[in-house]
Amino acid sequence: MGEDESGAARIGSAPKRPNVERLRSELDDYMSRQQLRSTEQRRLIIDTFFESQEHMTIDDLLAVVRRSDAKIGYATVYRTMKMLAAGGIAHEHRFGDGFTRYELADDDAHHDHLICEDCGGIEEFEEPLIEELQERIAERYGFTVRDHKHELYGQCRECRMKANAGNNKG
Amino acid sequence: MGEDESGAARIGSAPKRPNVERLRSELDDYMSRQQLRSTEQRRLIIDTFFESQEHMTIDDLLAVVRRSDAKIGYATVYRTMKMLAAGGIAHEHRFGDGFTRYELADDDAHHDHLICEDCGGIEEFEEPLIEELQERIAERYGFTVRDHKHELYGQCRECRMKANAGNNKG
DNA sequence: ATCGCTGCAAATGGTTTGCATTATG
DNA sequence: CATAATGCAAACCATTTGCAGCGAT
Repeated sequence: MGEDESGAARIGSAPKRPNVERLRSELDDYMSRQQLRSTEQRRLIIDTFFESQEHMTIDDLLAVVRRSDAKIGYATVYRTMKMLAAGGIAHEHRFGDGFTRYELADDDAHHDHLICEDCGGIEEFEEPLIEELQERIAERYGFTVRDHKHELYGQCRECRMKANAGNNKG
Repeated sequence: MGEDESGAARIGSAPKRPNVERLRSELDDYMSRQQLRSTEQRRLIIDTFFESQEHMTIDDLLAVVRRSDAKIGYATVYRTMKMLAAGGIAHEHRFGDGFTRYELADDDAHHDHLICEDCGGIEEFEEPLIEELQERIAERYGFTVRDHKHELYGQCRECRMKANAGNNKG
């Protein structure tokens, strides 16, 4: 699978693009159901989030958003992202660097993460067989899985190559 | 759902007890190598940790430790556990409830975790096949795995039974 | 006698919250 | 208009750190 690297030296190609339109309408439903208001700030933050590459931190989002509206506050971004998480539109991740990161909730194509400890890059992977084994283990324990977290921490291809190049030229 | 499982060896078996003696001597080595001093407080904290059931928080440890020495401070427990982690004697876990938990570093028998969101209970599981698949995925991405995290969040058997009992008698 | 360790209190830092103000439905 | 949302600053809270005195080597 996915031998296609396209040479692009960046990490972060998703297995599939989430169904943005579906998520948009789920969000609309959620907001009207909960009587949440659509403000200029929220629209801006949400659009930014939907258009951005995945795994944005609050600071990432705030930086982008402030290019359009310089006086948006931290709290508004925090609250908006919490709202998206509560509505099932975004997933929160804590990858261990102290920041909460957000990604679109792509329920149809669940994926897990490879986190490079050198460059901070995040790649995604899918492995249905693991999910299946996981489910079997849970059953064995009488455990009902509601959510799971599977993360591999280490060194990505580029960082390894960089490290090797450095060693060789020494 | 059934709980009977034929097949597949001992997926659900409880992991073996870490080799405490080996860890003790590794710790001794580490401390003398790093010229770390063996104080009364450290001895108490370390003994408590080695004897305790796994996944203790700082507060858990402090509570126990203070029964023997009421004036031990938070900072000392934090620092001692950091030392154990740095020396490879303990592993730190962040299961999402805001507290760091510690367990003995049992390198021979790696295990992952089932976390009950209702009662906070933590069970352990081993599944070598998952580890293997994981490694294959990493290879596919040119990724070098240094560490990983595999956690299932949900409801444990007891909590499910409790919940069902409650529903039935209503 | 060094120099690491302890305990306290103060600092850190990402996140949350109280409140007066603004703006949506 | 009622009331939800904003922005600021203060509060939170687990964890870390500075420092003066203590104690291990």
